[in-house]
Amino acid sequence: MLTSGPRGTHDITPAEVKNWRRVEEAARAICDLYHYGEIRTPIFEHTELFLRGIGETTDVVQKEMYTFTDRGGRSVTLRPENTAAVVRSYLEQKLYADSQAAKLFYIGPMFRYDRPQAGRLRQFHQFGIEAIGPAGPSVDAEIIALGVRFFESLGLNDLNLLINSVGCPKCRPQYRVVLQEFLRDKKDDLCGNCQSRFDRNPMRILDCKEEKCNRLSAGAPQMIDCLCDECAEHFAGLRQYLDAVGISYTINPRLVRGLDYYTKTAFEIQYPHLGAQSAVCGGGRYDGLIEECGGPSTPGIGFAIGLERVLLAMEKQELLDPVEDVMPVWVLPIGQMAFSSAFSLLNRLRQRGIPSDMDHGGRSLKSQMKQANRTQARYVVMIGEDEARENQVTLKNMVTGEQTLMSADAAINQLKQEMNG
RNA sequence: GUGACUGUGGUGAAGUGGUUAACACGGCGGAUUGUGGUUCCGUUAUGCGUGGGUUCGAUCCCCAUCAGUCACCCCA
Repeated sequence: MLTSGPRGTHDITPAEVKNWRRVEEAARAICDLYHYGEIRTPIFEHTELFLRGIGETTDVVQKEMYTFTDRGGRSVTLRPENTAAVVRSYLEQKLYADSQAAKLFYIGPMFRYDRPQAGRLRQFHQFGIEAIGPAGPSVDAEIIALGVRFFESLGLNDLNLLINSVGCPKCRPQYRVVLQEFLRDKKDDLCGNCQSRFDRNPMRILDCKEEKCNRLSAGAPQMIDCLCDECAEHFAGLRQYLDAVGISYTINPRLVRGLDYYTKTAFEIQYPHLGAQSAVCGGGRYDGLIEECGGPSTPGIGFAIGLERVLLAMEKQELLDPVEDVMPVWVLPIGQMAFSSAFSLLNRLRQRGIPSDMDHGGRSLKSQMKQANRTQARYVVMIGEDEARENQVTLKNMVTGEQTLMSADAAINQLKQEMNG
């Protein structure tokens, strides 16, 4: 059957595209305001980039990537996220040469082979930003503020901002040991998943949703209490700057990110009415990533927002716009003889920049009127045989119902004026 | 990747192992000659996700497959 797309993909129809555009325009507007420039990178990259960037042990890399060998025998992967690719581009294009900080944003499709459900697709779309270069906590606050203000600009509320610090290569390994010590004698009682996490990534045990794991890890030492001086200072700075810009947050010591590159600041914005897929924005600092990708040691921070989930949240809050936004002028030929006159009038309207349309199916005047009415046309231009001969038209105002016979030129001018007014 | 539920026209849906698959909305056509939004009339699935099987016969039973939904997992 050719009547369904691959699993987990979705067609965005004209009616939906209107709302997508609104969201994308809001994203671009907020990025202009915060002085972030758009970057467009390829949809596929060398597989190696994601292995190194995201981390070979992460679920995303281990079981969710669309990886294939191209005809040249190279392994390439449809991007599952875009931070690694932006970093690669930053290095390849030497974007650091332009200024001290590369402040970038992107909007586009990402691919993860996952079991689809509401708010989780195999091809989905993210709006994300990255600030590469600056190290201080005020940038963290700026990034978070941009995200929060983005949601506000769409009219969304009820969002929760969670922040945490996941430490750095100086303090995290020590914390790991401390945590493992704490959990060692409880290990056998943890869920199977967490038992395998014990060695691989013990911090995720704190994030487990199993009740028994929660109980067992209840008194566990928190990363946030074991930060080195630098990380602790950074985290304190972040909180201070968030307070300064009036953004409220909750510190969640158990918040962990699933990608290996995160350091220090980690944050998430949740929309609680979305079921299990409630994270609508996730991000953090990645001070080791640029170096991992072969560049000079450079700090960076960013976030990604799932656009499908944003649209879902907007739908929940009835923020989606159902109305037709373009209201074309309709040109109605009456009878076969008038058709070509009508067709050239339509062309003239369009050349003057007036959105307009006509029926090509040879339908009756009545059904053409209905069609015009349905698209909420404010004006209709009728041309019958008599009008065509005299180079005249009947201009009808669909709101008031009044109509006047006038020259084609006069009608075009009036419509042009109406449009500007 | 695991578990569960679901799958009838453009939409919401009713329905039965056996002639023509309710109803509503929408779409299309019409209600005297060149006019919309109300009303009225007509029409609108040779088809019940797809492919097999059971049966004299299946949309309704069985299997597989595909897709969707929910939870897990993961994450945006």
